[in-house]
Amino acid sequence: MQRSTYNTRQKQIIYDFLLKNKERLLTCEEIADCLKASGTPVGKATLYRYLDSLVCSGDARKLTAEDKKSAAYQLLDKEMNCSSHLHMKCNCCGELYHLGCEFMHSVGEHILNHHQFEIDNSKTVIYGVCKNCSGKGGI
Amino acid sequence: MQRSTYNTRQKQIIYDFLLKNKERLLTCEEIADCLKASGTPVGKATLYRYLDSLVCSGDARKLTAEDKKSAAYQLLDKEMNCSSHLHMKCNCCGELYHLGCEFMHSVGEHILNHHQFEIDNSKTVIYGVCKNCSGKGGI
DNA sequence: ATAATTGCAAACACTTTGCACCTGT
DNA sequence: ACAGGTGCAAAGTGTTTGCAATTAT
Repeated sequence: MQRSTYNTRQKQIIYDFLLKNKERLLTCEEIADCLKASGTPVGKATLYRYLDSLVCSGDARKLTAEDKKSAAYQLLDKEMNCSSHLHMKCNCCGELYHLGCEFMHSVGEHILNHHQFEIDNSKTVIYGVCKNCSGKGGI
Repeated sequence: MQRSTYNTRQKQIIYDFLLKNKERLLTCEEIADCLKASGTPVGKATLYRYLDSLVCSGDARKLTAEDKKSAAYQLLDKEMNCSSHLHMKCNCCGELYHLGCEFMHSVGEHILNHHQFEIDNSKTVIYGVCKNCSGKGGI
């Protein structure tokens, strides 16, 4: 479940919470608040450290939150329904990325409502350059 | 050139610098440092305020920098050539549609900011069924 | 003249870090 | 026993804001 060496109460608490909310993007603040409200508070430092380790091991991803300031974390779901979302393919390394987030679902709705065009997710691939190949560093 | 009321030396300096580097994503730090090095320093507060006003007026965009922490700004190129937007092709009649609306531009930004993927508009085609072929009509 | 703008410094918000104490193995 | 983890509080970093002085109109 975790890649860290020791299995602690705090890690379990955090991981369980992320799993229970795997479809949501959660900021540290939100997680900390919810855990405190649940009677199982975890220190912010621990939270940041463990979340980063999850991102590092590839078990979670780190995106920017709605407020555009803070980071939002989310467990990575290994099993996905690929016909329900678009995909992006890197011109450079060939890696295929799944675009399953909330916002991208609204894109399909926008195109349907405003352009009267019904996207075929299975045939469409967005091409470009991914984080790893653009030299921008990354997760 | 600017939407603000007064035309000041500082705004001119900043705008000129952005224009000279319109293909780059620049952080406030970088801009401030370069301007200082050029002997035309501008205060950070002024920089942030003016950049935000440019973003607000639609003359520039604000993305996340490589360090994933700071904001990076870039002037928006007004000329609407086809490499600046996505296209949709109908599976049925083969018609090609241009997706040049505001919302779709924000999609590119979303994908860049949240998925760290830079879309190649010239290679990407969204497939699906258009209004004429699906008989759905609309706006 | 006067309303907008500037720039410093202080305030903010999110994140990281140092360190003494605690916990899992 | 002891390497790894926790959590507080302090430090860091990028951005915003209050305000007096300055500038454009």
